[in-house]
Amino acid sequence: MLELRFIRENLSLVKEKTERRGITDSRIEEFEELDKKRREFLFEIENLRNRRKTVSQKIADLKKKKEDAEALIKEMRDVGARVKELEKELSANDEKLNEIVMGIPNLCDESVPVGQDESENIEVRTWGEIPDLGPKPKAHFEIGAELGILDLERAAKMSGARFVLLKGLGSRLERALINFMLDLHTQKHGYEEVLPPFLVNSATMTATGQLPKFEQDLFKVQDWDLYMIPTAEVPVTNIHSNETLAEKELPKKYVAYTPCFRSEAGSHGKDTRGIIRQHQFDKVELVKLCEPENSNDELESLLADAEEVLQLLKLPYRVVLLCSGDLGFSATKTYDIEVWMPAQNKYREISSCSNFLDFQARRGGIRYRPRGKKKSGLVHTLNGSGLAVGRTLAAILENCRQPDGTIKIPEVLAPYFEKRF
RNA sequence: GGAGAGAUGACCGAGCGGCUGAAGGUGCUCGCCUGCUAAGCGAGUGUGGGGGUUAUACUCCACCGAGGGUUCGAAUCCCUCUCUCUCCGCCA
Repeated sequence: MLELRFIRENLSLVKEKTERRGITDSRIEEFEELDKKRREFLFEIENLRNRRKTVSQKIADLKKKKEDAEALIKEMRDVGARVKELEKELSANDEKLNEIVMGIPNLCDESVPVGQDESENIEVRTWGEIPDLGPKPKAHFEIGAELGILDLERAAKMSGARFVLLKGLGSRLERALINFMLDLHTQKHGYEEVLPPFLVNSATMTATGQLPKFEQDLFKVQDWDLYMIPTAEVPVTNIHSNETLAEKELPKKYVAYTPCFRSEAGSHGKDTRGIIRQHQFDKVELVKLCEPENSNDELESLLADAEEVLQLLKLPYRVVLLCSGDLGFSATKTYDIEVWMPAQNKYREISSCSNFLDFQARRGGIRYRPRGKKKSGLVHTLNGSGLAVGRTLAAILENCRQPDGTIKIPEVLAPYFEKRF
């Protein structure tokens, strides 16, 4: 959410930047009208309340002196009624205003290229060698079926499309990847591991921006104010919601493994084969809360932390900078890491690293106290996948397949396959 | 699910319906002092919003878990909800 005052004072900028994202129905004109009305209501209400307060004081004094205060009390009765009326009108007005403000996306960073969709994203760099796997590399779902470690049919039987049953070494590999990623980020990159709830309430979803606009993307628990998390970003960013952190505590760096649940409404027909797009998938997520002046640098180091996972796994990838039209609602700037998928002969997203500035912090009330300053300020929040585990598994199956049909597991994973018992 | 207790500022913790945005303490910031990583003294220290200012200053309103209600007036009384704790039941 942007600050009300900021929107009011920068109407054309907000409008222009929103349009850069390809959003034309931001209802900025309506904002102006509702915001003006809001302040008129406030002015009148506050004046009346001020009068009520002073007169009530007078009534108290009169009563203390045992004098008659009936006339004043009668007058205040009317004032109170009028205030109540106006408050009702104000809150109706606020509701409409809020709906608009909550629907305005974050402003994109000046370094973000203007573009319509992912075709206009900019490649920042590539890493690794694309393996030579012959003319027609096998797809991960073929390989998985062949090895008996990936069973989509039985998952469909239980749950429907877009679910997978991992078996044997498949599930073992998934678990190894999760542990490898968590170990790397905690032990080498200094993140604190957390294991958050997988169901969260609507206030939490609102803070990070999934609600109110994107409810159709979420799975909701019937009759409860609970949603299944689409990413660990949601609970982890909210760990410190409505708290004021000390400056010396920053930056807060968290890493969390969670399953993620997405309805994938609107992506019918996309990635229908395999495990690239699932209703449930595992992800290791990196989340940072930091001081505003550092968030740009923190984004770069977050990206580097995520990239290192692929480097250690020796999987070829590239980094792209998302253009304005492809940028998520709450983000000001996003880098995607895309891993090479041989069967598709292209790079596919495996991580998304974003800076949200104070957009989420304002919604969630995440503050910090700057050293030597009286007023607390909003932190900046960032997050990125480190990495999407299912897609990593798919990438390993496709990239590391040997001519004899076996998979050569990346060396760094060896410790996770040791015999323990 | 049943019975009871509670929810106050960054934290702890007071608070007869009016003089409480809220005592006291801790922490933090600034200053002073002190021959030494401490102690002492003084001052300051919530959030949001409106008006005002180039920006300060200043000023007004709201907020004591959330939402309603009673009242001229609510942190204080009433109702509903949420959460926490204790006991019982159930349960991985």
